[in-house]
Amino acid sequence: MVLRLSTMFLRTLREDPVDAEVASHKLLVRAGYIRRAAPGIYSWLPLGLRVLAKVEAIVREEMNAIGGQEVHFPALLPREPYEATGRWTEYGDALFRLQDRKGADYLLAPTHEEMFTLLVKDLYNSYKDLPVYLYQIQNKYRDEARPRAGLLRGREFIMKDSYSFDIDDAGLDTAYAKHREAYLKIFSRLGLEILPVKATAGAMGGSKSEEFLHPTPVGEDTFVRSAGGYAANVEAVTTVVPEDIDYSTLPACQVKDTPDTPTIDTLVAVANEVAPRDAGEWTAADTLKNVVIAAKMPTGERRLVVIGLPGDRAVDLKRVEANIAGHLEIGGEVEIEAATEDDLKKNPSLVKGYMGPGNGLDHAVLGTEAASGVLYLVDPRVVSGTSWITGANEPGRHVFGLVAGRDFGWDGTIECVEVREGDPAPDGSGPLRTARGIEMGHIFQLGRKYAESLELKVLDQNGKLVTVTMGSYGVGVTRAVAALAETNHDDRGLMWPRNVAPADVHLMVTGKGAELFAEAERIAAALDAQGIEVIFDDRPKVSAGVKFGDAELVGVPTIAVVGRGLAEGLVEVKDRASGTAENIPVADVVGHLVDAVRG
RNA sequence: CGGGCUAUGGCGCAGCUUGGUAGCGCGCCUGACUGGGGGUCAGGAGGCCGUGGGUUCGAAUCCCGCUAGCCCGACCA
Repeated sequence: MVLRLSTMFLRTLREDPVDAEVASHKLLVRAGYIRRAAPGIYSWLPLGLRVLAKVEAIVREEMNAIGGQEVHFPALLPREPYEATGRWTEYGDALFRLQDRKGADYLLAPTHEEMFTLLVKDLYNSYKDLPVYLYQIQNKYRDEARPRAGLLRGREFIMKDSYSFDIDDAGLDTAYAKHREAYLKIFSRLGLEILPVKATAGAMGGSKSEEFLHPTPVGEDTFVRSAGGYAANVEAVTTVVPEDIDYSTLPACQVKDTPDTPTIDTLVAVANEVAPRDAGEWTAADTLKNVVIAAKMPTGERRLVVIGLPGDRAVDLKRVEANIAGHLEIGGEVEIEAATEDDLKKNPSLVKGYMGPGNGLDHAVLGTEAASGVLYLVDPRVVSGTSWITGANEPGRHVFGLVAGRDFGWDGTIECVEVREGDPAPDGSGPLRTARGIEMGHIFQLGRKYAESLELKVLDQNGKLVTVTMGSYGVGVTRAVAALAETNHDDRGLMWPRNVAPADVHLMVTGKGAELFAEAERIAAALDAQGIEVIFDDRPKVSAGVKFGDAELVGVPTIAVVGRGLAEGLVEVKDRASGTAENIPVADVVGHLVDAVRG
């Protein structure tokens, strides 16, 4: 196939679009791959569409390879299925809702769990039909509060989403493992560095989940990694729990006056005045901070929880939200926010600034069994035998040497503390560092959440109805195009990897002699005959500088120049990425280019 | 949702302070020259100055409202 620039629908821009911040966005617009149609919504031009199709083809091949079967759902869907799973409301403002002429509610699908589940329910009813893996490559719609970075976060985007249906957990594990392998292959073929990181399932429900992150500074997901290979989303990081300490020799705790110490900083300063210790100054790490948060339950109920953590640490509400469900004896989504003044007024036993689990003597304050009756969870670092300075539940007083397990108890532990650079990796592989990444894919074991709410059941070997277990797996296809552009460019333009480049060879003529054009035509035709895809810059009366500039901007991996060298029987062949160039005899140039393209 | 900035030909911008027939660069069209790094010259086409109202003889420019966009944050399978 030969794409002639003299007729191709293409206009390159000399200047960066003013609304673009990241390189992929600037270059894809400048090089004529995409155009903005509305915020977060892009039109695909001929060059862009070719790259997109190649990325899709790779995804499709690998999904087919694990037995996936491609289907295609509408993007415009009726409300009912999403009502049944609760997502019509749960999805909130991010859902594009609309009405038909009769006033019936519709939506533009943000993801298709419901439709896949209903389709399988429609057609299958026996364990013999399972497992089945279905997928589609399709537009998704999410009314993001703030679309940004061009294709990296759009309101319309293309996603490959697949869904596995199994009779039991072992089947789900297999489906999950197969998808994981397929994803690693997809990203490897795309030439994208990928780190699978442990993630929490979040609003999708279910248990096991991994994100496939492409590390890059423009990414919007923060994750942590260790030199030894550990990688995880901050929500999923687990704390290295210290050993219990023998407290038999520790002195009894003592309540002391610590006037005007409502914050950890003021407390540490006063503690060093009123109760200096031999083993060096008190620090924030010696204090036990008790933070009140409010959990908004799916039922609408608002429940207070106190979290105890070392005073030198901060609560990470997202981590709390990701990990609190098990402590509330309730399914569904819980929203976490800081407690308000009102919350505290309703619980007079919680003394702001001077809260503590108890004074170790007469009564406990925090905990479901204690005076306040408020659920008390602690950071895993609070192990039996650790000794703390903490609030004595009266203004201006703190208790010193309060020993965990001896003087106070708790209802459970929770991963709730901000992960910091330098914290140890849970698998002992070294200190954690934070990094940024783009989420390129995500795999979930959904379990039976959707199958239950939509009543997808099949008969098992014993003729009993059992609920099917599901997995859901996504790859951001348009996002992959952006990530590829982000990773493969220099200051002159794009530099596509071979697998996804819009063409194999960018052939250009410089000069005006008819023989130059005639020779270039012959080369283009010969390459075409060999199945090589050629972008042919056959524009007459366009200066060499413009042609070189456009070739480098468009970013096809191999550039061939028919020009002044032809007088000596030579054609210049350049590698876009390395910049290396060599002169090849005209007679050999087609073979040389074919070899370069086919590796 | 909070904060900041912006809105003028396809793209990037000036003009606004001090109201008076809308301008520059790129791109586009015609011709000539040039012909290996966005070249030169000449001549053209193309604009409801985001939108509604107000002030004024007269508004891109001053005043009020609205809308949209971008950036930072919050949010985000």
